[in-house]
Amino acid sequence: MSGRDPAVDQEAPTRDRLIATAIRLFGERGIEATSMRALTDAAGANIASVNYHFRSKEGLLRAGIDRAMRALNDERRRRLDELEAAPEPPSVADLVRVFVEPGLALASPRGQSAAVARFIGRVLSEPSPRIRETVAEQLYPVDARFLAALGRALPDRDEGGIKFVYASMVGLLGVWQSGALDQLNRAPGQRVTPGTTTADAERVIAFITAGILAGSR
Amino acid sequence: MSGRDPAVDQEAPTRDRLIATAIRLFGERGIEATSMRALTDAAGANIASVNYHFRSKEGLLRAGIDRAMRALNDERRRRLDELEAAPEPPSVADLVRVFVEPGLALASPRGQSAAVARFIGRVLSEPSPRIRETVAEQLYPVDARFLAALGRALPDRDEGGIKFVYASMVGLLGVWQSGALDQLNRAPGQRVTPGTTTADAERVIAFITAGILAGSR
DNA sequence: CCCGGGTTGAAACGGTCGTTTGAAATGAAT
DNA sequence: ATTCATTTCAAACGACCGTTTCAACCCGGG
Repeated sequence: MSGRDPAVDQEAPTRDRLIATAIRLFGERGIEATSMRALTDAAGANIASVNYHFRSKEGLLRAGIDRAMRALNDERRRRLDELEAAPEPPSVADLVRVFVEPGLALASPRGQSAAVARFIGRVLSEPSPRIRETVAEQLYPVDARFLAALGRALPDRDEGGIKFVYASMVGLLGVWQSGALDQLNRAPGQRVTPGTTTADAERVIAFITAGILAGSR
Repeated sequence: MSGRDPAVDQEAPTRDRLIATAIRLFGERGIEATSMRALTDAAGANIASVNYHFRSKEGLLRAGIDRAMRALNDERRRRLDELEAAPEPPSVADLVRVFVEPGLALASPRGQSAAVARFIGRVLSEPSPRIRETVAEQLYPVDARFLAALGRALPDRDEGGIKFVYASMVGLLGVWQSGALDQLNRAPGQRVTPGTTTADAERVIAFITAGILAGSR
């Protein structure tokens, strides 16, 4: 358990190296399972640097959640703005694409973005109430806008029905982002499939869109 | 952090109390976040009893996975046997219902079964390779049969397409079982929705069936 | 040159972790 | 009543956890 992570830019400031490493290791191993010593070691930083820059492990986690989700949700909001500026109201398929594509773009095979996607997927399924609170704060502004837009696109559904399909979309995307599904469907000991491809993204969008539309008309 | 769990039958043998409590606490708090002291305390057992009955924490976890998943997968196999005994081949909707209903039956609001469902959902998203291996061993015989049946019901899909929809079904069901979605779609601080109802189960089945069928015909 | 805020470093803090020990309690068979 | 395998118990083990301390370091402004 020593030596720095080669995927982390050693020239970046300590603060940034810590966040990048936290996103990577929390996503790969889980949050509780990642010790500050292993993390700071991989980041090429001293163990005390976490307390100096973030006050605590949870502070670092919050910074990681913020970095990972802010860009994602900004992009979702931006594309939703575009959709809603058009003359005709957005379809369900449009809304799914706008929500899912930025998330799956992260999960594309190469680069650090796959680690970000895994981190987000992991953090979405964390049981700790403190963590769930932080995630909910990041997600809530986007939640509200998509719930409203889905409600307009599906006027025959009540509020519970809208929340159900939205939650299913978020949940299924999170599962794909976490990479948990990559390891299912294999004989014990068999190798793991490669990362999500663009063709997979289209399949995910089609799956979710059809699922949402099920029951209407 | 003391006192026994009132939901655990205090008359049952220590070994069974430990498994029941492990399923409950691992599901609620996560595996790493649950200490053996808190667990044995809630089970009304001595800390050393885990090592005596299961060798280690991981041994107890394996016993919990086995107890939680064996009945579930036996029921799935039994109902799949029924389906395949019929003259005409099972439809996708039939297959989804047979796979999903036993899992969602667990998640019904009252009783210990909700804890079992949460435990299974949690365990499906655990990052640890050791745990994933154990789960895969339990799931593999069912995997193989459902993948084959889905392949026959969807002759226009290649192997990758079949695995994709099967993994999506397993993943989405797991997310619903874990209860992770219950806490989405709310303003920070707002209350959590009650457990899954029978009407929810029908919605989940309809959602997944439509998602799987998307792209065919 | 020296100063002082910002940052890093080695070492240690108290606490909790999973696990182990060895003796006490239990209970059915002899 | 005695044996003996099974099960439970309080106590302790070493290891590792997140966090804290405080001296050393860096470096631009006086």
